[in-house]
Amino acid sequence: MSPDDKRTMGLRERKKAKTMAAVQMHALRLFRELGYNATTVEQIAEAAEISPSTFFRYFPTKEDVLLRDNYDPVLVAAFEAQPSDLSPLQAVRRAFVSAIADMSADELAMVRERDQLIMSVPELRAAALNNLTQTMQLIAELVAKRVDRKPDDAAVRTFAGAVIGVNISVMLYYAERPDADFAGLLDEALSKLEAGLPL
Amino acid sequence: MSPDDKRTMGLRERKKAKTMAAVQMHALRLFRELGYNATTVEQIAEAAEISPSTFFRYFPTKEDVLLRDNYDPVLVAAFEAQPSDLSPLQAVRRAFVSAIADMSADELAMVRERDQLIMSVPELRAAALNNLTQTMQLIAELVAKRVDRKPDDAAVRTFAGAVIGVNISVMLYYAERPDADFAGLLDEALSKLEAGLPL
DNA sequence: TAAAATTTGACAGTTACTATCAAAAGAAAT
DNA sequence: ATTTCTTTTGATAGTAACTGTCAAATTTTA
Repeated sequence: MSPDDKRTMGLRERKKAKTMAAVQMHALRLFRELGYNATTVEQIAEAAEISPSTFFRYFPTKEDVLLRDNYDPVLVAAFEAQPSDLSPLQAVRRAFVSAIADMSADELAMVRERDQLIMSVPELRAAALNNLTQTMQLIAELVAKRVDRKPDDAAVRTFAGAVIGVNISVMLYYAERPDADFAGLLDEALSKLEAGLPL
Repeated sequence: MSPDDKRTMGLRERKKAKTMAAVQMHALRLFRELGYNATTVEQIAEAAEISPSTFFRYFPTKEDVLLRDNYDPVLVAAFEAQPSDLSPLQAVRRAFVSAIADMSADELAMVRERDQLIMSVPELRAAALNNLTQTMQLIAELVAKRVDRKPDDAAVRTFAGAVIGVNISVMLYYAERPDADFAGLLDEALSKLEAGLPL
């Protein structure tokens, strides 16, 4: 997100990071003002003062400018920080919740706005769900390591699928209640999964 | 799929059903022969002897020609046919399995080919996952009715999310092992969910 | 058979995205 | 500081998915 250390990056890389952030910022603003579909890549490029060609060098698709994020490493860190006496499900649950708890209010507001926009625009929602399959794979790998199994073990895969499915259901619900507490909803949902999906 | 009863439909509707089936058939064939992205709508239209404009009247997007199906009513019927002494999860599990068991060998082969194609093409996969959110909602409604709760009840939503998530994980796995038995994989996965996701 | 309603195809246009290539900018070497 | 090398950028041209419009063709109804 931020142009990081000025020492470890050359001018070139710093400029790239700045451009990328600027493009994302203007894109989000335009999406908010005009709507996602009504905003053209050309408009975003003009606002960010780059050419359309350059836009597609930074983001392979228009969707990407909104969907690209770096929460995976955050999730990994949070998961691996969980004490080993927790069950895998407890560990996942606390990892999600603590990762969210560590966010600033600004960041959280951003997440909310993004989630609402993504879930309300079919193309964005589809692409976001597709990305979640990667997160599913990631969870499978993390859990596999923790319980010393293979990521393609049936139990591990099923576990990851259930967790991501619950996540999806929470995201969909949350997107329509702007006032709800995301971490709370997710925690509640995962606790129900832990309890064996009581009905 | 089939042009149904000739009595209950006028000539117009029968023709439409036939055209639609023809378009889907040619599309699937071309996708198989040339690949999804390398096949243009124009080619599909030409093969099915309609104009491109007409193609888009039948299918709002190119993805739709492959993704549109009518399994929802099948699932509903299968679910509602389950004895009421089963737990919701058992009922869902048996509903899925019996719906698949009722398919002909041809139909099953079709499902397999479709699944492989869909899961291997990002755009298709994304759209398919997006469609699954509707199935998730459907499951929530079915289960809600069964246990006499609201579809937006937290426990119900979480249940539906987990079921769909498990489904997704099975579809992804299945797409890469053409020889596996879909019903078997799904049954195994849902049984693990029933058993509380043991690891 | 005539009139009304629906479906179709032709056409023109928009926009996301790709490929290519020369110019501009930054990094490295002298 | 100047030159050389490498990377980034923008201009241009093109493809293909989709949208809107309208007149012609087809089916239904009277």
